[in-house]
Amino acid sequence: MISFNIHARLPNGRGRAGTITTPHGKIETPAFIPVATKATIKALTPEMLRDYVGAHAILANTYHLYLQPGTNVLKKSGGLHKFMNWSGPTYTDSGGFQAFSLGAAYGKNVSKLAQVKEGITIDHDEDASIRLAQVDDDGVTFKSVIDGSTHRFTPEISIDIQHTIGADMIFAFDECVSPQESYERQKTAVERTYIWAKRCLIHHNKIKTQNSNLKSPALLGIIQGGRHEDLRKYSAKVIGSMDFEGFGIGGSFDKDDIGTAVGWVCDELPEGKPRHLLGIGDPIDLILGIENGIDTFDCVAPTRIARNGGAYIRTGRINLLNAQFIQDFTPLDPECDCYTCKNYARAYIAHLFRAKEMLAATLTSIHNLYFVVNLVKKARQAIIDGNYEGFKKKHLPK
RNA sequence: GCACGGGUGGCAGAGCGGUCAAUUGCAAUGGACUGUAAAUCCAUCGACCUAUGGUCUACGAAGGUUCAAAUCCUUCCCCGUGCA
Repeated sequence: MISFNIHARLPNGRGRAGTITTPHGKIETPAFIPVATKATIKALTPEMLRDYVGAHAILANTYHLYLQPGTNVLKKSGGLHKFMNWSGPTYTDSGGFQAFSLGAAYGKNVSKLAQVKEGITIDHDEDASIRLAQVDDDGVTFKSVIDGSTHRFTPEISIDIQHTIGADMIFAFDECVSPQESYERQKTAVERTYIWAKRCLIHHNKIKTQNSNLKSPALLGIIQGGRHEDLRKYSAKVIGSMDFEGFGIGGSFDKDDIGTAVGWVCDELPEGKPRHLLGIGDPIDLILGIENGIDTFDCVAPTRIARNGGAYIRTGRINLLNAQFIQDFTPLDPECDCYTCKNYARAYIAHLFRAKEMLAATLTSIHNLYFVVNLVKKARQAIIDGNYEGFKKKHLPK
């Protein structure tokens, strides 16, 4: 069970500031939710996440935790919170995204973000057998990324596993397809996601009835539809009318137009339930999402980019492995007051990266997460203060 | 002093007559990364140019053999090991 209250809105009627209340505390929205796929924010302890980053909540992944350590361990541990020593709110993603990342996107350089100019054609590979995920109308057959063993996910199985993992908010099992797929294929994914959403909801309610004494997670439905306005609106309308406690917006986008697509969806969704934009976290995309009605975001980009030497700065991003930082004794971002920026210089972190020291990933992850978490917090405050345009003018990258 | 072994691009280390401006790894330089297959991946890495091609300089040094040499021969200079 969660509840959601809206405190303030942008003049455009879409953006809002609110609070999600969960059994493990509140999330002040808009909020950026760091990703802990395998029940850990890579390179950080939960204390760092709470005290240095100031994150409200984390998001873990059903597919990965099911494979390792397995639901049995999660169950015996007392659930995700106890297992990973994170006392704040949690989400689990359903595993639906892995149907894409391990399926059509596997072994290719395909992102779910498309540049519209680069012709939208997909090469349906002759040899689909190399994929680690195959989707059909009933579910997804995965090969384990760990040992290659075969596993089957259906909407019901995903919901079962997510109940066992025990996050506060869980997502319906959906199908995410490549932005390069045809309109027809996108449409199939929308229909499949709709049918699966119904199955998820039925199964979720069945479990709730059986375990009425236990606190149950909140189930969030997922909207698909890719870059297509009619599909997005249709998906939002049908999913939005169902008895979910909140919604996730998934699927692929046109990089140049995320805000527009998000707006199509949010206009169709019920006002009083939180909306989560799945897997989006570039600073500029966060701003576009917020003003188009998004309440929460998750994204691996801040931590992954950090581990690979990239640090966000107000004007964009720097690559600490560039030669120019070897003797740069200024903070990562001179305007940032995170733990890393208060205590360490670019030259030191550049040295750590070149020396392949683990602390490089830790310090840079703290900074990048702080950067996006606080960007969104500032947006929230600006919405409340009625000064959003001023915020945007100051913080829009480039 | 004698006998072996060896000196290859920033480093390590392949190549042992033509397909070698030279395998590979590391380092270096730049790029990518959006619900984590990811502390990963990609590109470049002798110089110059009228650049999907061409010219020049290069494999310790200097000569030589050959149509052709990093690759064979001679001398020299270094390094390692063994014997005096």
